[in-house]
Amino acid sequence: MEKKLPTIKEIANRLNISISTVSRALHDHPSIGLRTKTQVKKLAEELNYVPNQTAIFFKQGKTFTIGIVLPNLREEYFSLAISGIEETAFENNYIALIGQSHDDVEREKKIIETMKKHRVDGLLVSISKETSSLTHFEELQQYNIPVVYFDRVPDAPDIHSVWCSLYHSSISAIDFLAHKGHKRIGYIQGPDTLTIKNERLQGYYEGLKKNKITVDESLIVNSDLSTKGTQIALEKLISQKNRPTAIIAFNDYVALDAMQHARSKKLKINKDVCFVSYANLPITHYLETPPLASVEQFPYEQGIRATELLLKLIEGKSKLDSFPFENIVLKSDLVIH
Amino acid sequence: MEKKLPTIKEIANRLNISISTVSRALHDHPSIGLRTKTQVKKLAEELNYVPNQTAIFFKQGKTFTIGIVLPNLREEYFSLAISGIEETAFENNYIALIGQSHDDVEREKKIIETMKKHRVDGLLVSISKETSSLTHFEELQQYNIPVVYFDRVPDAPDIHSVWCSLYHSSISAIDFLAHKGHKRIGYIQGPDTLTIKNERLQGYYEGLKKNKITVDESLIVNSDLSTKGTQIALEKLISQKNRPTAIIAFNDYVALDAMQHARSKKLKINKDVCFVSYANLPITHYLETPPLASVEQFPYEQGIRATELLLKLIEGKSKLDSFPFENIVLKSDLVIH
DNA sequence: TTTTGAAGTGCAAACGATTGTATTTCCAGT
DNA sequence: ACTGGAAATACAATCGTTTGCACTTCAAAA
Repeated sequence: MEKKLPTIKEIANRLNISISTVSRALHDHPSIGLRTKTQVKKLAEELNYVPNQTAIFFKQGKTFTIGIVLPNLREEYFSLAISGIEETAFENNYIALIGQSHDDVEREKKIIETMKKHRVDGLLVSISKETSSLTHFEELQQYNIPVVYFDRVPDAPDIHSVWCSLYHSSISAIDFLAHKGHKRIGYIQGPDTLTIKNERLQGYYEGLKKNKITVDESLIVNSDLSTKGTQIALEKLISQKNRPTAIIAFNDYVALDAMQHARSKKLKINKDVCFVSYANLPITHYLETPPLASVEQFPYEQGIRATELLLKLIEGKSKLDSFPFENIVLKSDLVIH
Repeated sequence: MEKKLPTIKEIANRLNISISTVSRALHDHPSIGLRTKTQVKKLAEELNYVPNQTAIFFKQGKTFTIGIVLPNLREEYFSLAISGIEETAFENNYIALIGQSHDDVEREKKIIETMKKHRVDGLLVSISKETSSLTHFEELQQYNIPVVYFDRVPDAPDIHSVWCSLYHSSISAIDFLAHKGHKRIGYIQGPDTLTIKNERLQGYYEGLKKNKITVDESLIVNSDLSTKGTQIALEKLISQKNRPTAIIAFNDYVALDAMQHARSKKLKINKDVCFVSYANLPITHYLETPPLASVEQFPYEQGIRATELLLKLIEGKSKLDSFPFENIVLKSDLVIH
């Protein structure tokens, strides 16, 4: 049953020439005679010969594989990013391995371990909510595996990263709402570990200041991003005597959960209470009453840029001086719906 | 710069013992003395030794890698499937390579070629819209790479597959609508190549028959699944003098596009015209007026089952008699919203 | 005829690990 | 003290390919 696959050796035997000649013939090495070359190629074709890449990977110490580690494949946001990664990788003859951390550090570590075993040439990482230490990533240096963080980028020096800055769009969001006359603007935050550099909040403060609205800390609430958590957060906002007329949500999912809950509390969306959120996912376009605006974070483009950077690092690996740390920051964009 | 990674040989040299002893020590081979074993393990730990999997893959002719080929990572439906695949694979110490065909056969072929080169142990495939011939998949047999098709399964004999049957749910959908008093029920179909076995349509006919509703072919229209295509399809339905009071859509995306377009035509969703669709994607739960019902196709479970089947085939590869072709058919479920 | 050098091939090592088959060690039984 | 044999370790082949170097041809130049 187990038929053996044709090898270079088989070709050599059949033609009564040496293995090295076959190898060189297949690679169009100049020192091979035309006759031999055509003979070899013909037989290779006939036998349906395909070089054993695992042997080549092994010998060359390169696998043309990059690993993607991210929290979750189900979130549209990440799907878009992966899509960009896969496409860019594939165009450059690399292929992508995937692993979901499910926001669990232990799992993240196991995935890294597996990727290391598989000798990926490089790694693209969006860290889990729980990741506080980067040691499991730093160990990769020892294996000469470059890492580029994207989107959920750790707040650390000496890393390569690609992410989307939210500061200015956050201000724009407040501008947008303020121009519509809103004075009480609530903000539903995400978990602390994710609020890297906390640009959303900083933009929120700055935006209020710019529009001469005094900050009311009771309008800033937290959600753990679960539906339940968001409902509780929303509750805190709308139960106030002087409740906010507009709410900025950590992301579209939070906005959706919040809106649904607000509806169930008999509030008219975008009338009694307006929403603005982050991510600008395609799904929101299908809503009857979508958030008034959403901050586009370009996950697809982030995926592409991150992959391009990673490939650059990989191809330059052998260079004596390593590349300087590169941090690509994309500008986000407030999209009015 | 390029520091060399520790190998088994390095350990052997340092301890002045042979390579094979080191290898066996690390594998807890019984014939290795306790002293040597602990010594070896200690040094391995110290040196941060990690076996070079590429060497092992090569030697063993096995990569513990499975390939996933599907049209598109961005569709939530496929994200869910991949999620199930990745999890199941990872639990079994396999890792997943991904490739998107973008519904283009040429690209599909290139991906297969690349996966073949990478010597994946097996392949999970959801075919592209355009795929009519399976030759590029059949060639994989020569390389002993089993293929399991999932979700978008080709209509061919002698394949392994996992998919979700829609026939009975389609009847249920009509039952559901008929009980609500609907007599004129439209149906927006997908492209022909995708309507494998065309269970949706067969169920539609059967459901109508069962509920003693006469078929009106003008109520059956086609969409190429694009927003535009769906709008045109919907137009054909609602422009009729005696327009349908309910519409069954090929999938949730089609339903969403159709609903949005219907709204723009001043039709009240689920009042003037009701919708029922397929897929039951999480996004529909966030709609103010979701389709009245949607057929759950369990993509996540399909991913799991397909992976389990594939792993069974992989592990049984060496067996002399190959496994009989297995076709796992899951039952879909009409979920009322 | 001998020399020379390019063109064409072959040999063998290397990549890192596994594994069947020696070979050594060393203690117990005689 | 000698031997049998188990326990522990070493040797070497192997997986498929690439590649530096050595070797053979053979025709043209001397």
